[in-house]
Amino acid sequence: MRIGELSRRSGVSVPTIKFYLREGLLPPGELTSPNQADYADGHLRRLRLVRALIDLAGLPVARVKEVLESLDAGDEALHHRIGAVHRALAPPRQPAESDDTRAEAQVRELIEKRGWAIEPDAPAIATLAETIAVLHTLGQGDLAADLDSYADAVERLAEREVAAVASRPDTDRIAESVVIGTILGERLITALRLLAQEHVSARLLGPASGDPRAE
Amino acid sequence: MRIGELSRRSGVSVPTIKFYLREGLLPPGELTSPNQADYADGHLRRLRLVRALIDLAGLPVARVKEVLESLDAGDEALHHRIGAVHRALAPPRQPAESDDTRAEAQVRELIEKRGWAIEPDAPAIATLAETIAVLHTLGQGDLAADLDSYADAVERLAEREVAAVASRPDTDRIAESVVIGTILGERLITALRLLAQEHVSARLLGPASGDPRAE
DNA sequence: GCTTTATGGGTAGTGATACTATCCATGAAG
DNA sequence: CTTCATGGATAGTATCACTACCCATAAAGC
Repeated sequence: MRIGELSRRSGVSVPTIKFYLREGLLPPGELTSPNQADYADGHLRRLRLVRALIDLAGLPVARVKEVLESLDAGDEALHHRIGAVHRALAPPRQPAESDDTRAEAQVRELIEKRGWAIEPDAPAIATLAETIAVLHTLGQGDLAADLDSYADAVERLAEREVAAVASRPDTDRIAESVVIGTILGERLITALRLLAQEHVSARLLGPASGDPRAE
Repeated sequence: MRIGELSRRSGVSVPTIKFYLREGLLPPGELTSPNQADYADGHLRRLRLVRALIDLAGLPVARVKEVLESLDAGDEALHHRIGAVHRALAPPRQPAESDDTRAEAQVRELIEKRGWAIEPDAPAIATLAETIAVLHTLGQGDLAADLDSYADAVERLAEREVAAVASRPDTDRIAESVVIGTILGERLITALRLLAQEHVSARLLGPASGDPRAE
């Protein structure tokens, strides 16, 4: 397959594919002559992954590159690769603020209580602590009060997700599934959560069911 | 409070506050003379909300403005305001693709089966359908196979969240809590989910517990 | 009163990001 | 053997979120 077909099948324009090649988001095709290259199905799959990361996850190109590099570090043990993927997918952090210390203690307490085996420097710990701290700053600390019920919910989901991902035929596919599952799973959960919120709020707060403040 | 104090208390530079004022993200202060204005605590709260939306939710300034406008449309019924907030917070959509039709049917079936009362044009429906379609395109359709378990999880969370939010003293605060809860709740769930995934994957795939492919 | 600093309001400029356009020599297709 | 596509490179563009600078005036400190 040459670049034109790759473009047609992926829906990405030829100049943009060239741009991704230059940026290292896509490995070069196999040269069959000095100015002719051949692209395989793997290129198409990789290109679709790049678009998903950029369009759906909103990752900047530079972060996409990091994620892909973590995907291609094939020599490490599986759970290390998953950790690398998680680290690459973590949202950018600004330096911790004062409130974060309290919140971080709360997070570590939760991890301990649930018996979760987490590396102490997992980036999600800082993200979580920062989020809780900001909730308090915004006067919405009660929303973070029962982390436990959130943890219950995501632990059940994680069981299913990891089991599904572990059924992939090789570690490359597992790592790829972790990226896709993390990113698109988040979007899926977010959209479902909005729907559930709309349903529940229609029931509790809607006009037909006795909003204590309305009517 | 004048702009300098607002800047110090929020951590946002004076030029940036001026920029937000120009862009309409922040209502103008009350003029006490032709070139002197007074800002209240509400400005500070609003400014912190703006920063949370930009920094944590990654919303572009123009979308933040829409969200704030949906917040300030105070005359509508509560559940309409919540719907407006959800619409403003929905991720941008590209025109639907062919695969989306199948996925959208799956979503509507789920909604029907669970008896959710959702407006048929809720933006989360399209987001969800698109996400499922992309999962299939990327060869990870199995991750979206049991939407039901995801729906179980988020429905439980939504019950708690809506109940917490409904306890706010007035509808303005409720609408504000919906924004913050939607955005920061997502971040909180995402971070917790990563931690849970790390825990489960360490157990199922880690080196000490018999990864079927390693050792 | 008088100097220094801060303020409101405006316009113009900047740096980063993600492409897009154009060019060229060469190869493939009809 | 003409026309179009390709690989490779360099330069340009649109958008976004600020940031710098300017001015006349007001507030704060002496």
